[in-house]
Order: sequence, then C-alpha cells, then structure tokens
Amino acid sequence: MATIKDVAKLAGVALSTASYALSGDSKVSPKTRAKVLEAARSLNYRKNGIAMDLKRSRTNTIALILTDLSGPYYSELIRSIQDVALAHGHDLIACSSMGERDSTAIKFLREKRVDGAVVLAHNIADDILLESAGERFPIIVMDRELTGDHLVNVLVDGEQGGYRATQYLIEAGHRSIAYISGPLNSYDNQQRYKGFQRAMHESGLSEKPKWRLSGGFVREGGYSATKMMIMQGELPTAVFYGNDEMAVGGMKAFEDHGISIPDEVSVIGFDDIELAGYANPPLTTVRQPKSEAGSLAGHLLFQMLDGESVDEQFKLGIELVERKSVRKREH
Amino acid sequence: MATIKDVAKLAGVALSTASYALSGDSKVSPKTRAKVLEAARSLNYRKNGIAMDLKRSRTNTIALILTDLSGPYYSELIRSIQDVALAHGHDLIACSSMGERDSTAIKFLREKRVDGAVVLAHNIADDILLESAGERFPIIVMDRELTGDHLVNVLVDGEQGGYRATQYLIEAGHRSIAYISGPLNSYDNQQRYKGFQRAMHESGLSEKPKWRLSGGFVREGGYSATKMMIMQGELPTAVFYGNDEMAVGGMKAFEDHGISIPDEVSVIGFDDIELAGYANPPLTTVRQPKSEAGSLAGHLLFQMLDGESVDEQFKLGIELVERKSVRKREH
DNA sequence: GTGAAAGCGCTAACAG
DNA sequence: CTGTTAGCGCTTTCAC
Repeated sequence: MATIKDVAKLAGVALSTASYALSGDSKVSPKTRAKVLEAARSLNYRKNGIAMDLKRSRTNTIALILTDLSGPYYSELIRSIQDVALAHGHDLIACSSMGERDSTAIKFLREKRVDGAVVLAHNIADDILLESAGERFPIIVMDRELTGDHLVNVLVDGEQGGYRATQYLIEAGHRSIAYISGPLNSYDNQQRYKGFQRAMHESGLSEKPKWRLSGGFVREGGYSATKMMIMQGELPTAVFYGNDEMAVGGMKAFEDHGISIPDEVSVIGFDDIELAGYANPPLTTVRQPKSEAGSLAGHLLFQMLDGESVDEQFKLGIELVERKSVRKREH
Repeated sequence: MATIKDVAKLAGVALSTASYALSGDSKVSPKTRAKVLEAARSLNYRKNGIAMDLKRSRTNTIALILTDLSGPYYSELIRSIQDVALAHGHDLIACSSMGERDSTAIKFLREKRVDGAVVLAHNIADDILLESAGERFPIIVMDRELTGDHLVNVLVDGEQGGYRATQYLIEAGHRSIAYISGPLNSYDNQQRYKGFQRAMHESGLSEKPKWRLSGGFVREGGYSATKMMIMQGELPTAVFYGNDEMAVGGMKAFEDHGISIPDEVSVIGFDDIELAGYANPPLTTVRQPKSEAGSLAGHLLFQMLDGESVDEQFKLGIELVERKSVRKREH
C-alpha cells in the first residue's frame, strides 16, 4: 500500500508538500499540486484514515451502540440520528454490544475509536458508560435512566405511556385487565408497568396475581404467556402487552384457541412496530416519538462535542394509536 | 486523557514495561505488573485503540456496508455474518453508504479503517469497490455480479427463484400471469424477471405488454402499479411481484377494490420478509437462504484475510414457501 | 511556496 | 525481566 511518503518521493517533493497538495491547501503551487496528484494517482494512493485520526486526535465519527446489529430496530430513530450526524459532517457507524465485556461496542467506547456515542443497548453496564464518557467523549443514553458527567439521557416517558394505555382500556369499560410483562429487569418494562399500576390504582382496580405473566418482550413469550393465561381458565376482558411483539404472539394464542379479538378479549400493545398495523385485527398500541427522540439525541451529542452545556435529562411524551383490537364495553 | 506514558511514569517503569504489563505479557514480574495496573487504574487509563491499530497495521474489525443503517435489512443475514466475525475474534461494524461519494461507507473502504468488508449496498459504484479491494483488504459483494482481485461474489440465484415462482404459478393452472417489476436497473430485479421470462417461454406463454408495470420494490409502488392494472380493465389470474413489499402493497390495492385473493387473483412474492406470513392471506413467496449466504460471506472473508485463495463467485439456490395467496385453477 | 522535523499513542525488536 | 529506541502514516508548526 502506497503511503504519502511514496507519493512525495515519486513527485520529487517533500512529505509536507505532498500532504498540503493532497488536502488542497492553497499555499502549494498549481504546478506542484498537479505533480503530486499525478503521482498519487499512479501509485493508487489512498490516505490512511487511522493515521490521520491519530494525528488529529479526532475521528469525525460517532457510534450508535445497539444490542444486536441484526435488529429489529426503530428504524425511524436510527434514521434521524443518521441525518443529524450527516448534517454535521460526521460519520455514523453502528456497533453491536453482543458478547459481554469484550463486545465491539465496549471496545469502541473504551478505546475511543469514535468521538462520541448514542447508546441503545441495555446490556452495557452503567459503570462502563459512566467511566467511558468524558470531556472529549460525550455519550447519550436512550434506554435507561442514567446521567453523569458528559453523559446525558434522552428518554421516552414509558410510565406515561403505560398509564395512557391502561386508562384507555378503563375508559372503554374494561375492569379486569392483565399486564403481560417484558423482562422484569428491563427499564422500559418497569416504566410501562408502573404506569399500568398507577392507572389501575386511580380507578380502584387491582390486578389478579395469576395474570402476572412475563413474555420477555418477544413474540414467542407473548404467545406462551397468553396460552398459560388461557389454560388457567379465567380470562381478563383486556390485556395490555408490554410491547407489540408480545401482543402479536398473544393474539396468535387467542386465535389458536378460537378466542376472538376484540369481541371476547381486547388487546393493546406498546411501540407501534410496523407489524402492528398488519396484525389481525390491527393492533391498538402506544406510539413512541422515535424520530424526535433520535434527532434530539443527535443534536445533543453535537452540542456537547462543541463544548456547549446541556441539560442532563430529556423525557418525551407518547401518543396512542387507536386501531381495532380494543372493544368498548357496556356495563 | 492519560496515555501509557503517564502510566509508566507514575508506576516508575519504562514505557515498554508498562505496555507489556498492560497486555499481560508473561515476561513482566508480578510485582511490576501490579504496580503498573495500579497506576493505570488510578489514572483511569484507557488504551487508545487508534494508535494501536496504526502500530499494528490491523484493526481486527470488518465492516458491513449497508445502503442505509435504518434498514429494513435481512436480519438473519446480518446475524450470521456477525456470528462468524465474533467467532474469528473480530469486530463487526455497520456503515451506511448514504451520501454518495463521501459516504461513511466509502470513507471506510478507501481509507482502510477496517480489515475488510461485506457489501450489501447497490449504491456503491463498481469501480470504487474494485479499486478499494486489495491484498490486505478483501471485499465480499453480495448484491450484484462483480468479481475482481481480492473481491469475491456471494449471490442468491434470483433467476432460479423467478423461474420457480413462475413455474409454480403455471403448475397451479395459471396462464395469464403478470410480473410487477422492481427498479429496472436493479440486478435482483433483472434476475427475477429473467427467470420469469424463461418459465413463461418454456410453457409457451407470453406476457401482456400492458401488464409490464414497475413498482420500484416498495410497497407504495406495488400498490399503485396494481391499481393501474385494475383500472386497465383486464386482470391476469396471477401476479408475480418482484418482491414481498410490492406484493403487500398490491394485495392492499386488490382489497381496496373488492378483489379477493386468491379466489379472483393469485399473488406470489419474493424474499419472504417477516410481514409475508402476516399478510392477509399469508403470502406465498420465494425464500432466500439468507443465513447461509451471510455465513458463507463471513467465512470467505476470513479465509481471504488468512491469505487462502477462494473461488471468485458463489451462487446459492432458493426455496419456495407455500402459503395461501395462490389458488389452484382447473381448466 | 517548500522542506525538515516533531510528534499523535502505541507496540515490538533489541540490548542489557 | 526491564529499558531504549525505532517506527506505524499522517498533519502541522517553523524555518528557509
């Protein structure tokens, strides 16, 4: 691989002159520049980005840390972050946090291979984030409540979302409502559940312990949790699934048992994934402002990179998407 | 940010000793090592990955080049590549090729910020790929027919897929079949269409020019192409959509016009996206061996990185997924 | 305008 | 076992 040294030699100029010519600095004469460019072309010279980053102590790229590159992701969220990065002339790369303590994500965070990061990966420990963030390395955390030096928090108000969803069910006349939980240690799940509890409590309703099932936020889990509920004999009139994936699985379970939605059981989800509108019946759910959240995260990161100081936490509201999986009941 | 120099100074040892201690080299005494580690801890020292990469002239990471980080992607494919990378102790990062000639992807390719790449982005020009690939920088291209030095090709046989799909329709008794095309310049589309033509030709069938519509591989395009077909008055008994997205859009158009699938019109897609199984009716389609393709791509990349020579092109077969959108017809 | 030289932070001979 | 030293490839003062 040809280096700038080779180019300089072939062009018969000094190393620095070659560098200036290549980067288009105006102080090099057109004639010299042409000579250098020609030499570069003939050697098929490509600058080494790593050397440049090292010298500049800046990579001009930020990382998006995801649990798993293979998704499924909030593409709107990613797109909005990407747009902001591009607008600031920075590159965005995605890395996965799969693989525990030596995941790609952790390597990029600790070894400062980028200028900053947006984290969307619950499996990276708080302390790693806290110690990685620094003066020259801002981090935005989006999937949990965590703030610190050079580490700011952009959240969607899951508690409010859980509350709204539950309230919607209650307003539709439902009194016996089950919440199918995601992973118990998931921040998102906890928030949604908290909102559920608050709404139930305010209306003087209580949840049946036997309906406290968990589906791990995955479709299969929603399916089996629902199956278990069905086998237990007594059904609620409505079930609030901690996310849409589980709701889709749950609806399948009801269908398999000939239980009709929303006639016999109403269902509400959370997230508004693409599938939600295509489910049968289309799933009523809670939509998160993903683009706004991503955009905000991006902008904050660049403000921090520019040395501006920003608030340490932002919480965005949600919105209910009414479709056809909830039925109004008379009493 | 503390450097290894600071650590060495604080620990009262030479630079190299600190380096050895930090990397766990056995030749440093336990006592010295402890001293160094302690110094590193107290300074909150983190090695600079960029400096290391430069020194080593190797990054131990490979890039996955995608058109757009916000997907939608073949998550199975990505996952399988990821698994292979992990198994080889390498990191995988994803970069987007959005932004033309100065996209993140091109920067990573040209400036050799990684050790190799898997490309799944039709918007990166052939010549960039050709000139970026090199002795120490293998590239696997998966979305077009392109081979070259240190550049190998992993493809799924779209022609065969198009042939199978069409043949399936013909075997089910269909004689008037339309092909709704993706972008005319798309390699995938061309292959599928070629397969369609071959099957039609073999059975002595011909396509009606007025059914030659394009939907650009997007849902909305499938919708409007279908609408146009409906407005033209005469309907085929079966339509083969160049991909599932368009098929989903097309089914919506038929539904909007009260045309029942598969009773009045049969529909077949291509890809087997997640939605396909959830469409109404569930969509019969052609499934690509995504995991196998990804896995193969990953393995080939590492073989090349290890200096082994490999064939320059691989073409994988496809499989038909029978669901409920195609009806058998009697004659 | 152009060139010589000093590093960015790290690793890896090599010598002691 | 520990320390000295020479770079990896590039940018950027600072003289000329």
